Amino acid sequence: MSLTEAKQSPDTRERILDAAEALFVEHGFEATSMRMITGRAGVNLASVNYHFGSKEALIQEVFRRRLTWLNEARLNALERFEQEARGAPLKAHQIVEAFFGVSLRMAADTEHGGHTFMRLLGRTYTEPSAFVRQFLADEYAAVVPRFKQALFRSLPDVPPEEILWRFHFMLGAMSYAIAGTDALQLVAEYELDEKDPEALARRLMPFLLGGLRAPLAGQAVKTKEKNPRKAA
Amino acid sequence: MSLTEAKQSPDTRERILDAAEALFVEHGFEATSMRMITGRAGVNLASVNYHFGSKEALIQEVFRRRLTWLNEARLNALERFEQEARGAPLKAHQIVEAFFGVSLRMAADTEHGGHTFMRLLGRTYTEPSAFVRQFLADEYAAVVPRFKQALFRSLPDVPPEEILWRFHFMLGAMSYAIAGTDALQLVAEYELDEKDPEALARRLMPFLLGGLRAPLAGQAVKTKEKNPRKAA
DNA sequence: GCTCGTTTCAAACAGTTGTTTGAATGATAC
DNA sequence: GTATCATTCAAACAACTGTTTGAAACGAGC
Repeated sequence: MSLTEAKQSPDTRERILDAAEALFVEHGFEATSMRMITGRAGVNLASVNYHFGSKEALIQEVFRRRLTWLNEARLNALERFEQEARGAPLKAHQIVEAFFGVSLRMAADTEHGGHTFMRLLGRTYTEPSAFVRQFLADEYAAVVPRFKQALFRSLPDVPPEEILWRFHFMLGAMSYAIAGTDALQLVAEYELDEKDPEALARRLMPFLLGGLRAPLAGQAVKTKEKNPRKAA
Repeated sequence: MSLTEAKQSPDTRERILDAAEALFVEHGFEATSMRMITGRAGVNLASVNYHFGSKEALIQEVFRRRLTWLNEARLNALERFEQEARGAPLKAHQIVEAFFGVSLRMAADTEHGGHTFMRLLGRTYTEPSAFVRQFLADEYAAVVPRFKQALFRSLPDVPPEEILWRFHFMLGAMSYAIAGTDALQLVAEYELDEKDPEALARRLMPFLLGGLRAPLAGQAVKTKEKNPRKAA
């Protein structure tokens, strides 16, 4: 009955995961070599393969250790709202809060690596590599249908596919806001004095809700001016 | 006076650029090797270094050949609206149309590679590598200030930094919508029968405008319930 | 014919990649 | 002490990376 079970190794596993997480954000998966990771973690090169098996498995574990918790938190928030509602459809802003609010709060945590991880996660939604996509799909399999359902009930007058697309757009706005590097120097002059991570949530949430509740497009018109006669 | 100037080489330059563009979208910069590119293009390995100098220079040229045109189109659209307005501030939807509408129209072009390129561009906004970020900043240097200015004039009651953040959010929603892989299988069941690229613009534009014009957050309140007494 | 500048080609370059190996080290149980 | 386990370590592995080289092939101009 060896009780050496919870602590398999002193902390080299965690040190590897932390180093890998930070380096993945900084350089991406491919550009981050095992030697960079082990060097930063201060462990031997072979220990990654010993503890995780392969680089691919390491990447998955970097996500798994935080994503599981995040998705549980999102589901808990949703269920709390549903209990309060006693069977009535939720308000749209509650659903948005349960999914994106929880995410933004994790992104605001700069102490325990939550911010680093959310930057990584946001970028990963556009990750081309197949195994990462598959892994994400599995991790979200229990979450996405629940939120879909809640949104359909909340907005019965909006076509379901329109709701899903807007959820998609919201996810993009958030991911980009967290992971984006402001490559265009758009808000460059402001984000310096806006290091407060809470500020992002205050700014983003109204935007998301405004987009979600925007009036449906009138099918045609509006962008139909093919030959723009110059008003001179 | 040799007139062999416009057509330096038959078409291997273009073939390399096309192959690189497609492979970068598929696998990313780092994961795409020169041998993959030259293999797909059907040219010799050394021809990339001969025509472009280095892989880094090739990446820049992949962007430059389309981004210059795109940004000119965006500026032209903006200037056309400004001429029509005769000095009056533009409508917000016109500015959004000039920037994002033009982009979405390029993304809708599946014939000449516009779609492929926009997917690549969207992903690149979150690209970590420094030289790509610097390159993007330079390419957009002439465009971003003009659109900033137009938005400030159009929405005089909204604080400038709020406008910029929302422009940032809009850029994220669009980039992700174009580049995103729907890793969460969110709209998976719908996007199959929605291959029509025009549909994306019809769905996205109202979302962007709804977000841009959303009411400002009331500074505090609303998300202030730290201890959620369960309504039982 | 020859020549000149451009482009293509196969081969090799040195360096890095992820992974494996087998011995060394450590700690625990008997 | 010895035996047994998990962990660490330096070294090496083959495969792949971007780049360079020098000769070959090409296409005009004369």
